[in-house]
Amino acid sequence: MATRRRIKVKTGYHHGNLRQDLVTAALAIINKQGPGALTLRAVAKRLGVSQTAPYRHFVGKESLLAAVAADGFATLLRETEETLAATEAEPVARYLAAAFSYVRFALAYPDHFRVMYNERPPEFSVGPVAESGRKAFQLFVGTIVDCQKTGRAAAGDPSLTAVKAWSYAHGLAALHLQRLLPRRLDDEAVRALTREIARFLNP
Amino acid sequence: MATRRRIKVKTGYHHGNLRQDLVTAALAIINKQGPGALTLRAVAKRLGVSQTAPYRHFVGKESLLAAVAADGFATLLRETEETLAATEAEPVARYLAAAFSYVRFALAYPDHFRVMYNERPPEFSVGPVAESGRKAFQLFVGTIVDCQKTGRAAAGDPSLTAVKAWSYAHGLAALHLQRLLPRRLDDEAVRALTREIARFLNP
DNA sequence: ACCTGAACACCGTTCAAGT
DNA sequence: ACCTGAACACCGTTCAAGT
Repeated sequence: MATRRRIKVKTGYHHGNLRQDLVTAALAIINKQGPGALTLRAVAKRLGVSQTAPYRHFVGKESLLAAVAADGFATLLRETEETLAATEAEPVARYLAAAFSYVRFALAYPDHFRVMYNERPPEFSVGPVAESGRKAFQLFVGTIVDCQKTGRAAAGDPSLTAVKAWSYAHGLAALHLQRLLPRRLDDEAVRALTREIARFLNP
Repeated sequence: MATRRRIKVKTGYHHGNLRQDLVTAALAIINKQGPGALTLRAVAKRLGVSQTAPYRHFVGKESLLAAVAADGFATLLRETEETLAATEAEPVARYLAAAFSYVRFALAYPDHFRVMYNERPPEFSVGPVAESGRKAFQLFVGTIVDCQKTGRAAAGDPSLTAVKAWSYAHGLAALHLQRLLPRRLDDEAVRALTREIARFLNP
């Protein structure tokens, strides 16, 4: 989080911040050569570092992927916060803005999104990896509570409404990313589909 | 599709229907040891067959996974057809029944579902692998058309309504399967959430 | 036709050794 | 502390050879 000032740029070894570079290089490989090409050795080679260097920063390949996922969840949380900070006070607008953030994140960071949600070990869902994701979810629940307070949403468990809206947004993003939706949807179509999420505020 | 009668049960070699056994064994390994343990060699060993035997039936590992996915889509289509055949004529009930079939399939065949949708090469989405899936989608669109004809659904592009409902059902199933939903949901809760899908019939 | 063993290039991971 | 090369067990895939 804190942008640590790098005092020693070169240590006499190869890197000053190998850990973050490994995450970035992993994403670059996934993006350019597909997830199947992601090997620890390829990541190391891309950084001009020996094949065992990554083990100084990660316990193994799965641990590197967990870092990629955590990076994604942190970005999702940050963008949701920024979007909410820039949105007017009207609760329904804030609820929609938070939902838009989720879909926009998925489309803007498809590689992160896939690592976060596709075929990952269960630890991803429970452990600290998705901690930022849970915070973003709570932010979303908060907008629903505000809608209820001002009578813009029906009473009831707000987190249940959040689950419904999240399911819709997640399914839309996931299917779109996998090119499974019948027609190719342009940005406006995705925006229109996302707007449907307002349905869940009222029964 | 046609249940071919097996004339020669044993060929003097090891198997009579190795192809289907390979698909079944792959699913068993994914189920018992996780997707990371799925190797062609492990599949072969489980069937008491040499490590190169699978190449007589599949061009490679990816091809075996494609067969698993195709098997899943075929099951999804079959169960959707059977459900619709067993459902009354009222269009909204049929629309809901088709949506239920999708979620029920995901929960009943989680390993199939993951292979079908998680981190698979793009060919899965476009090629013949998902052909049965597209047919199931068309069945679903048909129930929406029937709702429109009888005034139970608003006019408009029925496949757009289908995309919305599918997104919701898919997101719900995917998040639930990954244990990402806040509370553990029992069957009744999932059923209640799935029922929300009726929302998409009317604007 | 269908199956086999040996071989190749590659991978994740470990470990003793370097600075 | 951080990095390295060599080594181990394993994997996908190829190929010449068996019946």
